[in-house]
Amino acid sequence: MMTPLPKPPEGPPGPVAPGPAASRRIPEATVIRLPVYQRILEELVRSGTTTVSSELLASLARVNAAKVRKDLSLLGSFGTRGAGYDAAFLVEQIDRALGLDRDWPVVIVGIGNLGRALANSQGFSARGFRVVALFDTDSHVVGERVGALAVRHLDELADVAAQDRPTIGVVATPAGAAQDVADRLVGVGIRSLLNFAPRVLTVPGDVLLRYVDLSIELQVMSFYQARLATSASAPPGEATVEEGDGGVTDPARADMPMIRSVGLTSKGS
Amino acid sequence: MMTPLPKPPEGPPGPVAPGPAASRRIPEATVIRLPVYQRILEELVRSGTTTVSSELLASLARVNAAKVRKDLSLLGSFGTRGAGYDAAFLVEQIDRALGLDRDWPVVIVGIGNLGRALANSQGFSARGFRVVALFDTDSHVVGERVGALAVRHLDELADVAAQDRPTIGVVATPAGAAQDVADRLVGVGIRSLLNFAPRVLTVPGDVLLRYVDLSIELQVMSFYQARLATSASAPPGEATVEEGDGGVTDPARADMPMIRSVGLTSKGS
DNA sequence: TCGTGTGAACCATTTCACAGCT
DNA sequence: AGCTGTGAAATGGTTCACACGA
Repeated sequence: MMTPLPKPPEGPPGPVAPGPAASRRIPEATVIRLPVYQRILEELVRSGTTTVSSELLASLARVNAAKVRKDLSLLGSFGTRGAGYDAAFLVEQIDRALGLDRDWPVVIVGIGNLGRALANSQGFSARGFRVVALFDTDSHVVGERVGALAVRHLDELADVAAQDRPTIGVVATPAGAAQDVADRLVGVGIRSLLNFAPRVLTVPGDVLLRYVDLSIELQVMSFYQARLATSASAPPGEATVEEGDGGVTDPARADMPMIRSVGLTSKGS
Repeated sequence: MMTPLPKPPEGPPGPVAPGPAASRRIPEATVIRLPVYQRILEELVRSGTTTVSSELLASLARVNAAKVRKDLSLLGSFGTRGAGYDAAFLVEQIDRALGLDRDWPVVIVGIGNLGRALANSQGFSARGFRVVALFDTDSHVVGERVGALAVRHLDELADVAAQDRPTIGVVATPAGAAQDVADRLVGVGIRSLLNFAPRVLTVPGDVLLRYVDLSIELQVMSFYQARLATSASAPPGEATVEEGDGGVTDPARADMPMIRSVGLTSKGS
């Protein structure tokens, strides 16, 4: 794996032209995979790779190579036939497609362990996202420094909203506080909420709401593990594993279904 | 919402019979939604609800009611025509389907903020899962108590493996340590890994590997937010919103596509 | 009458297979 | 010769619509 790669092709136009991209309709399934490709590409770039083939990217992402090509071709024709894709350029293009070439000020409410983890996480402070404020209501926490920011009291939310115009609010509070926090965030004009609290929230119809459940993957894992355990002793019917052709040639064969996680978006009350 | 409901129907057989369930083939998409229903049902049960209709459950999960019925019917015929489903009973059945009626000992490696959050999280210590050990290599952290457990040094992994036979290993370390930790976990016989570290891992073919990326949802949110922002000023072509029929009657209409997150399962090297 | 359970129609996504560029 | 980009076929998932049972 990670073979020496050929020459990096000369990319399209100049820098990030405001141009033609961001146009085609990108299917949901693709949108979900783009961040996955992103992460892999970033790692490849960091490790010095300049050119990637759909085959390599696919095997690292554990998907079919044709899928990778189709996904990427939705963003434009960025590959070089016969050679592959320029990794760094691809990262840039995916950034654009995901809207990560803009600035999304984020506030995080609930600075417990999870809130801190999020505040310090790569993904939350990297390209596109900028954590502008951390809030809590616990007086033991308010005032504390986390990374470069001091935790503020949630009552200051309105000030921050007026100042920094955050577009995304992250709810990382205990379940009991989540709805109230969501109401406050919506109250100051934030129209995108990412909820980590284990609670179903109600928001106005024009608010984009997404949930992240840290244990869903664990539960999905339990499901497949249970199937394996069961089918191990009882062959009748064969449960999960598909008709493996035995050949290890194609790394993208369907071993165990590939699972997304989490979910339910919301818009209504 | 949440109207007074009729009488709870008398459930099937006795207690959790080893019986007939766990048989039908459950599609991946359904497996992902089951934990979502679970959480909602648990909340409903806690708030005193005894019976739920597919309609109510669907609107809380923001999916189509037919989908809920189809999903649930895959587990068996648990509903009562004309009445709905017994909420508590459903929770039990979904538990069974997900394999949460068994015991899955879990170890968490990397007791930073994320590891602590996971160790303390509902989902990780509730039904099915049992965190049996926390590991780190930082001498400042080793020995510290987190919840009911003391953090142990990763070198003690083999002892714990022999003693508690953990089936799931959670990697919550920094990216740089992730591969080594994964190797160690696999080395002591753990065949299911849940990786929170931002790093693509390589494991033997018979190991079930799943990734959770806390920022994927954020990125997906960025995508839709960007589309909204763009299409707000430029009507040509209309970007994301489907042909809304205007009627607010059906709560499950497709406003903004519903997104899962995260991803890529793995099995190979 | 109401709400489940489910065949059948519909729609989205995946995969194949190959033409076309480098 | 190699690898992308993409129609077309195959698959899988969703939604409809209605028969059936409580």
